[in-house]
Amino acid sequence: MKEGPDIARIAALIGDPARANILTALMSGKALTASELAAEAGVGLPTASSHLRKLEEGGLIALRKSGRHRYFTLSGGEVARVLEALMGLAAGHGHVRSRTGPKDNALRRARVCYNHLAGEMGVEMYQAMRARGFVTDEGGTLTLTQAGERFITGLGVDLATLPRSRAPLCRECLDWSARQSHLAGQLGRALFAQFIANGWARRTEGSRAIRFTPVGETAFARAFGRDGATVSTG
Amino acid sequence: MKEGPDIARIAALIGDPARANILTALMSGKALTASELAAEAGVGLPTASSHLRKLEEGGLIALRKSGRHRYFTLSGGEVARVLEALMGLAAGHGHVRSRTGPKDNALRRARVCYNHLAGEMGVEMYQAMRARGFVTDEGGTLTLTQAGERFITGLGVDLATLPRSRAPLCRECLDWSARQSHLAGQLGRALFAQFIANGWARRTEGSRAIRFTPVGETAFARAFGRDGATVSTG
DNA sequence: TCAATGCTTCGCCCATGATCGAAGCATGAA
DNA sequence: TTCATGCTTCGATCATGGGCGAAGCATTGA
Repeated sequence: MKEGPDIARIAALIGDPARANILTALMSGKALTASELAAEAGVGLPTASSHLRKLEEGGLIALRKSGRHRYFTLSGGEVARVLEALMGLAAGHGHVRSRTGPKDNALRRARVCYNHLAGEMGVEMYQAMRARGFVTDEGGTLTLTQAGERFITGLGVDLATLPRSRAPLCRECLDWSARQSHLAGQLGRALFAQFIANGWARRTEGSRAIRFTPVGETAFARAFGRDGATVSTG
Repeated sequence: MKEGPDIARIAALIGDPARANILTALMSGKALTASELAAEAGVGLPTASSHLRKLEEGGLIALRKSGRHRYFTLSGGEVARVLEALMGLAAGHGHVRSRTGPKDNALRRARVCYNHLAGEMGVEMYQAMRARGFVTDEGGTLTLTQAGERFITGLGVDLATLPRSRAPLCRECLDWSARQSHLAGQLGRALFAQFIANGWARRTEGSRAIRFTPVGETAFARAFGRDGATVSTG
């Protein structure tokens, strides 16, 4: 009967284990080469090449040539959001995934979601910003308030440097592990970049997990912790 | 490298055309039998039976036996939301789907999304309710305000009859055609049921499309139209 | 020009799984 | 009991497509 868009095409693209691994690796937001993705996916180079062509033709990933390297990224935030949503389904229904190793715990705590902070800490941050009125929801679109502007400026983010594109400044993204929304969009991206720049957090090589430094933990708690709001001046 | 949940398993389930058709048919929110779903999917009964078993084992659909019939439904709203998100990806990236027939237009205008109203009219309704302060976003969870309670009571919805379950009363669901959120959750479901009960709208047989009656169009516009807010008392 | 690197294309093998006809097994009706 | 309906299971077929080795092409560097 075929009503609506052809979801089977897209789902089948994501449905191959090798391709799912490739997409998951690209959720780190980094541009990766074909060889790196082959290693991530656990397949040979010819196989990965074939998969990458299909993913590109399907519009899920984008390609940027640079010399004799070819860098691949997710084609946009919408793809990342669908992948997170799928992870939510897989984590929930999927027979309580084998054994949740220590790596999984790190992922649940803090990880990159395409280009912004996700996991418990991402959710905490978003909720704190909502609770303190830094971000409000105006009839369906998230907006950064003046108080919010002052706040993130205090964290060292320069709003003026953000590209004034049509991409929304703030955006919600549903977290697969916490099952609540965290902050995506340009602001989410800028804040995460700032955490890295400030030395609050570091990416983990070859993983989406984010390790916060002791200094970063403290600073994050002061900025976004439950107590933070009341204690800050105390 | 296998980080996070096993999305390939879920995506592969959705990725078969026959299964995708089955899931799409179940987006109507109605419980359908194996034979009906076989017809929807365009495959034989044994094939459909096999698919249904896989979908159920994968946790995407639920089964309710009744006499010698076996009724299938989506296993929950989360599955519906993932399907809608996939439709968004497929509609956007997918080479501008063949020809958007008249049926597609009807779907874009108004359709069922599992159990609530989606499409342009769904988005209009949600935005009107947000704009008038009937529904607000309190730190990440949608809440029905007192004004909102009065409003929907005026439409004939009896809040007291809604099951007091842990399922959220209000919830956003991203619309694949309009690319904006519409109202899901118990409230979305109740409102849609009320439209049907009031005779404002009718389901289209064998389709997710919703046909509003002339009376319904007028009533809907008065209740949720842009002018409605200012004109209502005029 | 020659070599090295990065990736793609080709050809082949092979496993998975989608499909259906026929038979089997329930449930309900006569 | 006997038949009809609704669905599942079995068995066999067959197409799709994932996988890799080898060869080919492009870019860079010497």
